[in-house]
Amino acid sequence: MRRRTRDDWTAAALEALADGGLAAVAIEPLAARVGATKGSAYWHFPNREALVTATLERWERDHTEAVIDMVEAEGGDPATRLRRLFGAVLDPAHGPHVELALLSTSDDPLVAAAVSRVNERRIGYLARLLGQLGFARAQARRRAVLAYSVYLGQAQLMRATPGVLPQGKAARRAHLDDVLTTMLAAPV
Amino acid sequence: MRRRTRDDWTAAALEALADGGLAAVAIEPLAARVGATKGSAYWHFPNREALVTATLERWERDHTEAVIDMVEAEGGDPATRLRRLFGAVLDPAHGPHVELALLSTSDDPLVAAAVSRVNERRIGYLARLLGQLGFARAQARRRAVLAYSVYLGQAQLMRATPGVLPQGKAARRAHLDDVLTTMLAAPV
DNA sequence: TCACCTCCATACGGCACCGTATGGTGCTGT
DNA sequence: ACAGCACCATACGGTGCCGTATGGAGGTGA
Repeated sequence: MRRRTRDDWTAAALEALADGGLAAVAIEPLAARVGATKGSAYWHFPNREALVTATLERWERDHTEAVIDMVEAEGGDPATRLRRLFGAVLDPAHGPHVELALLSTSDDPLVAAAVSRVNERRIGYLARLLGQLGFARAQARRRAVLAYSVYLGQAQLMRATPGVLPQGKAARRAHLDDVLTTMLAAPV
Repeated sequence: MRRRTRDDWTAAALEALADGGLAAVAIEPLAARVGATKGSAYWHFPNREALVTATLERWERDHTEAVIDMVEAEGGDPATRLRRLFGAVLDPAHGPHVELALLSTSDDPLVAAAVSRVNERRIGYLARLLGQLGFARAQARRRAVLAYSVYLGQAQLMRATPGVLPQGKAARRAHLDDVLTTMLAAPV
């Protein structure tokens, strides 16, 4: 790979973001990572902020719309989709969670905006699924927030203290079952 | 305040940690914050790492044991305690959540260790409460992980996108009711 | 083949933070 | 009142990252 493209840089930035936080999206370390020098980076991007912005846009595309599209594409009734969704995103193989690195750095205005858009999008999608399952409008919204909170919290635990989460295949399945039946429990 | 004590520094560090992440726990900015110079900091602590360690220890004391003690002290049956616990920690006034700043930086070994201890402690306490409510051992543990995930996720949302959470007093109460009945729903 | 444009390496100045060295100030005991 | 110590300010060198300037290498069209 003699020459780098813009996407090469955002790809490397996403990796760095996942396991080093926003601070790790730094031109000079990234340059070393991709086997180039700053000269290349400052050719494709005017400054660090532009690289961060482009990386966040890429994350929004790849990690939100892609997942929703996948769940929708395979069809099935809403309950099946919900199970597939949670089965996918709660899976340890779901990879290093970029959102964790971001939600923490949400004091940064660029990050805050991107995170807000993604959160709204996901919760809205969950609320829609729950509405199709018979929950009233306000109730569906509450459960969507709750379900999304479960996802976020679980993601944090997966990274920080994986030991507290169920380990074996059977245990994970029992856990997923419990999560779903809990989230779908009838209201008061 | 002419002279500073060790606790003055960890207090300032906790504040900085809450709204700037671990990176904000930096000697020189903190010195400006407390109205002193680096000289003072490096007298009380051999280096930055020692300050970070002391700050994390203080956080473990103040933000874990204190909350559990408060919940236990006021008595009541397990269900009441659980409600009081969630009512407290899900309250927006619960303050800037240090854990969010930490869970993100959990690649740092010091932080990872502290966070793991706190997570285990809290989940263990939740599992105990749930056990007293009649859940079988494994089931109680699953629900404890789930409940703690809800807390973590909710805390993230509160910071990142407060708009998605219920706003009014009544709405917040309805949300809390729903969270509790959901978490306590009978298993399959 | 030669001019040109794209992409990049190298070298530089600047800033923020770390950690050290050293001297100074005010309290404390005697 | 003076010695000694606890506490702190000041000044310095070192490091990692940002952003700029500039020249050079390799492909492309006439």
